[in-house]
Amino acid sequence: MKLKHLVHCNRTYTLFEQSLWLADFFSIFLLPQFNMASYHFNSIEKNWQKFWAEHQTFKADNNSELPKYYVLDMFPYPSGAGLHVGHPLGYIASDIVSRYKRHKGYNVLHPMGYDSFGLPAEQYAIQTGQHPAITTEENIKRYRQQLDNIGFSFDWSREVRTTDAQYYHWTQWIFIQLFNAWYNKVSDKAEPISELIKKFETTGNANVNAVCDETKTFTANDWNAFTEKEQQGILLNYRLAYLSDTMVNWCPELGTVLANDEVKDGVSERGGYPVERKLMSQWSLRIAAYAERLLQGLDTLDWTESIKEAQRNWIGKSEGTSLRFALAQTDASIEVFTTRPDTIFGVSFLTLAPEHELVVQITTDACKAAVENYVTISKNRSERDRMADVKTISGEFTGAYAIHPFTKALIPIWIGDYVLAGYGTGAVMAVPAHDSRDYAFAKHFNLPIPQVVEGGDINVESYDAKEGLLINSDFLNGLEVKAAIKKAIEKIETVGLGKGKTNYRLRNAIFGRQRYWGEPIPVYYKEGVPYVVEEKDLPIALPEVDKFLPTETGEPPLARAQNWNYNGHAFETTTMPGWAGSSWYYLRYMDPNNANEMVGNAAVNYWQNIDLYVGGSEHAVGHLLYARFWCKFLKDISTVPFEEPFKKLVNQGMIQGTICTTYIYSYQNGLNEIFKCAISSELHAQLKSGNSEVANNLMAAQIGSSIADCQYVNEVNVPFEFFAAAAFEDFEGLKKWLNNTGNSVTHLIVGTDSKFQVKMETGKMSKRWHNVVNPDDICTQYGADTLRMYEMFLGPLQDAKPWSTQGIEGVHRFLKKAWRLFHNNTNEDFVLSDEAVNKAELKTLHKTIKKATEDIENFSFNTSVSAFMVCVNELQDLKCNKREILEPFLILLSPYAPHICEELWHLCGHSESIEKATWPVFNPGFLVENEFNYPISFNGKVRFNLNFALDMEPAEVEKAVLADEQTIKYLEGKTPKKIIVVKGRIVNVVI
RNA sequence: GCGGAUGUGGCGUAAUUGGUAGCCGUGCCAGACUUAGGAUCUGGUGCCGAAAGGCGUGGGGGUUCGAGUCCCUUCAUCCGCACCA
Repeated sequence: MKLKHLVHCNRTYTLFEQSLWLADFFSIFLLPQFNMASYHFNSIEKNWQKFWAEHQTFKADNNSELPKYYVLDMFPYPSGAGLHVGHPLGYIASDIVSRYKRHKGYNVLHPMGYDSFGLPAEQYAIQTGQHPAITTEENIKRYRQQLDNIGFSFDWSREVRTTDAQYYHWTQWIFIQLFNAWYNKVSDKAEPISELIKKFETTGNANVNAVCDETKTFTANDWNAFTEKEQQGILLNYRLAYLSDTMVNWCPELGTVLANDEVKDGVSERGGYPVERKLMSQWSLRIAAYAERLLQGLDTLDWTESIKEAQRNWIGKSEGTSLRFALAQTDASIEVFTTRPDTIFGVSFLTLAPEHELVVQITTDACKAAVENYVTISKNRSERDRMADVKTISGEFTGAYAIHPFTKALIPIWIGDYVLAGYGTGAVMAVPAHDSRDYAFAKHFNLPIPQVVEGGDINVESYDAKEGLLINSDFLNGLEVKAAIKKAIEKIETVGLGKGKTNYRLRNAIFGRQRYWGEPIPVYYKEGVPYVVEEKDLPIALPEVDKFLPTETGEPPLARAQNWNYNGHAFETTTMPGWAGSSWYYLRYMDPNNANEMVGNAAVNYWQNIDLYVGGSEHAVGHLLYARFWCKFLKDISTVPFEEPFKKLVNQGMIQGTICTTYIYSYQNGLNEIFKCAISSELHAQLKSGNSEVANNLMAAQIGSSIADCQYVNEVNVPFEFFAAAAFEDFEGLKKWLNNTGNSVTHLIVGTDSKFQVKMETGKMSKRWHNVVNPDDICTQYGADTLRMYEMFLGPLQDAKPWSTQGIEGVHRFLKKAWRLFHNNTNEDFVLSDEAVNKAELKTLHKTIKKATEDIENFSFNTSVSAFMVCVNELQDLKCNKREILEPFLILLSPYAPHICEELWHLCGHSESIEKATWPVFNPGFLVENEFNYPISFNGKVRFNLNFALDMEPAEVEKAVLADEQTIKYLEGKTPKKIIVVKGRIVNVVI
């Protein structure tokens, strides 16, 4: 018996939705095939977004019996440019996982918030005088609207913003804990500084094994006799947050110092401004204390190998030994660090960094002038110059000699800026035969190159490999490198010249920024000594200032604040870096409104660490390393119960845009200038089609902005004569000429007759390239469900892919097809059948359940989209509109396309959100086949197919295949050498 | 230089993990219904070839009955790091 249900949609609509309906209503006249039951994604989506918000459908409960699942997206900075289609890619993936896990019975924490301190808002404030808080608020509003448009299942009741005083209260609190802690190497964890003070008071520092800056040994009596100021000065050498004079990356253009990871290729990551080395008094965090734990922890994480490698590389562990070289002329000695103590007999000179403290002391009078000159030059070189210039070998002889610890030979001491002051001891024992840098130095200055390991050709290049037998090396002769290293360390240790040592490249992180728009550091100064404020006085609110610029005396903007002090004592005027607030935000989401603690015990014990973290790989060594560091510290002080914040990390690939560039020339001020200029693909199309009026308008806007934005303009002055000669045709010649001027020009398109030739390439989507695609536009045109599915359909989540709207129609068509499954032929009425299902329908459904489930577990979202398409195609062929099939299908599809599924789910007669429905259970029984169409191959080449029962034994299959006349044809009278039958797979006949 | 990743139709991609290469979608070709199509539906579409057949997963080699998948080698592109002793 056929039973058809007509279910009518019954609800009230807001004015806004009515107006959307109205628009659809008119479209009926314009497009006659439209009718009331068509897929009106705009009104459907708005309606359910409102429903979810009103019903708090995605609110996570801190008191739940259910297992927890914590899905987090990387903290976004709400930029003024808003979201482009690349941003939501990861959010869509994590949203799908969140919705899936809810269907699977998990209590899911899926929050969102804003990392809202940052440079752009402050730069804007400097330019316009508008308070960054206002800019930030506006940007957040826009972001929120855009996010809401896409239908994410965030629990917005837990939103946090780093700029909220209630939030940075706890960022400041963590700083205070860091200030009040030191790292005990014995227990291998951070401990309260009060414990350390007790040790100093009772036994001095001789028995303290701490991670600290070098400090003199003192007894308890010494300590107790020190003044308060002296004591505090010493404690700063131990605190995990400390003030010290350090070499910093100073960026004059930004007016602030930068952390190492904020500097790329010698220029600032943001803005690309030059960075120089400068000695400044700065707050830093002793992250290096955690180097080994940060390294070891990586092995426990489910992250991509490339990110783990990047962190390992950044931490840069190397094992070796320290070794002291006595000086020939004075009592002093030089300590070096080497990973190749086996090559000790191959040392032919020592090299010190120009900044090395002994340089002045040891340089002989004869060499003084040259050395001083060299030191001055290398000091004044910017980081960028130094990096750009690695090939040039430079150095000076100091005139001094060290004594070889074993041969007692005199070894000349040089200085050279290939030796870094900041790594190891700032001094190396040069073994030119087995280190390419020492080799280049020795060749350049004609120094001896004694070989001590067999292998390679020392006349041509150094032999750096760690294999071979030791020669010319006294007690090491005949040993393999590895054994020799071990023996050399033993010997060095027994004679007391040094000891085995591990070095890390990881530097302590500079924590202060000379900026306004950041968290105030909760520190005040009493007689020049820094103290942290009392916890009860937190938060230290960001004060108002008249201007967001440094003071006339060069102090940070906070120094402008009036009457801003702590009981009459001056506050610290630097603010925290951008990564402070984002290093612990994932904890605040667990308990966002807790006024007494950064996170409550019950909350953090329930939610634990993040099960899935989704974000871009650009945070490989910055955010991800700092957050891990803080997590370990918070574990040490028992605030959190885990060592690692992010168990699984997935990096979404960048969605790229098309970049159209052209070179234009302009004749200004008597000079011809060439500009590299990005144009939108729209302008490109207009130029191509010769629509000069539209093109001219666009061009004025785009080229105008490119030229104004000189940062991105490759500006070259070209003499007019060149143009006259080249007549705009000799592009190669012009390119060559430009390259000779030192400008790297990879492509050059200057057209004649005001026609432009344009180079198309894929690259970052950005305002500067005029290629940003706004997700709002896609939502308006196709709907959020289409956007969500299309972004997933584009390819594997991790891959970078260019945005193109080519395939979006197909995805949209799929949703319309799915919609039609629930409607009758004329698409007028919702029709769902309660008829019994058949085998074919069950097979289609369960195939899809299997695939959809596996794919989400494997983060393979693109393949499940195509599985849904296959499913709908098959159900359409089967003319299936049965409840027993379509309802489970809706649940499968709902994480991807939540709005349409919710709409159809309610049309099916449900009153509760589809979100509450249980994930369908896969039954393999429905996929069982009893026959298989075997491909029959000959020597691996498939020729035809034969149908056999699946329970047929291989021997029988073989017999049947050989009996087949097609087989006889392909055998050409020969006897098969061998026949392979793989049950349910393939038959291969070997002739 | 070191490290990581990726190479498959015109395009985005897929392939039960060693078993029929090209699923799904675009694009293209043809057709149906249409006053119309930027709606919908049907068929075709890796390349060469009239067909039989041959060739095909960046290139070259190997293992195997069988290789996109495993091994060696090489090339190309992208992304990190880069004088770290």
